[in-house]
Amino acid sequence: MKTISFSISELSKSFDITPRAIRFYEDQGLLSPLREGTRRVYQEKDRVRLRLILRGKRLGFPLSEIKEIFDLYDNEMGEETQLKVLIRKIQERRLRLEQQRDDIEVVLTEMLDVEKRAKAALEELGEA
Amino acid sequence: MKTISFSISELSKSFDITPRAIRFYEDQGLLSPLREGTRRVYQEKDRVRLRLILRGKRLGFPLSEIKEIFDLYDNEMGEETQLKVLIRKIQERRLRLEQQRDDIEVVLTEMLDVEKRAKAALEELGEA
DNA sequence: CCTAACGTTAACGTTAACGTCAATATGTTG
DNA sequence: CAACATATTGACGTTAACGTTAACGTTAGG
Repeated sequence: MKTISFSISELSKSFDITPRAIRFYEDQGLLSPLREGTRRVYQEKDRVRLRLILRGKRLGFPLSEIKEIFDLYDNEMGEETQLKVLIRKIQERRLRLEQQRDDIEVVLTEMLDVEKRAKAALEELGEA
Repeated sequence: MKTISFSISELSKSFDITPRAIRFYEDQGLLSPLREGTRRVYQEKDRVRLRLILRGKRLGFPLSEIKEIFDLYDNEMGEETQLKVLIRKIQERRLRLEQQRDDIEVVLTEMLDVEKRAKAALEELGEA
């Protein structure tokens, strides 16, 4: 079974972030790559993780919350309380995301309107 | 014409933020309330602004960008370069918002799935 | 008039998410 | 082998968005 692996700089380039950022995510417990001696070696699953981290960030989640989510996923969810916690947290986040989605719709609509008017104004200048 | 006005604490309570935050937004040039002597007096249009600020924040925009947008709106858009700048900035932001919207859809779908499985697992525990 | 409650500015403190730099190790290429 | 690229771990610096505290003014009620 061939396992493709990457150096930190390869990974950083392919996601267009700095190595420093990647090491920082590791410090915060969001990544745990293998080591070859002292060097970090990343595999596909690390890429997946990183992709999730960046998506979380784009959505405005602090790293601490992204970690919480990872921890919940990782916790072979078995016990009842664990499950209830998971469900509650998911619902919290879902509400926030739905709020964001609504915000986006409002703003996109407004922007479309402004854009139209701006283009129209530009047209007028062209004719005048 | 009756003009309703609010104190800083009234405003802060109705938006569930601190007075400090409101003053900070003013420092950053996002609000400019009237004054009665030294006291800040807010009106409906300030409420509208504040609502926009908070929405921008929820979408992850830094205050500096929110100010940029306000400045563009305020700039009686007339000149050609101004208009072009406005259109370009709007398009940039639109792309980011559309990216966010897609992110949200992905995450919401994933979350729905995890939530289902968690609830199912919880059910099983109840029966067993 | 005295006290609360609310307001003001100024200034320093805090947290998150890295950036930047130094000192050092390892690997590889001409 | 020397030089250069790439890696490592600290450690300190930076920015955004407020929090917190200090020191002080102003207004309403008893």
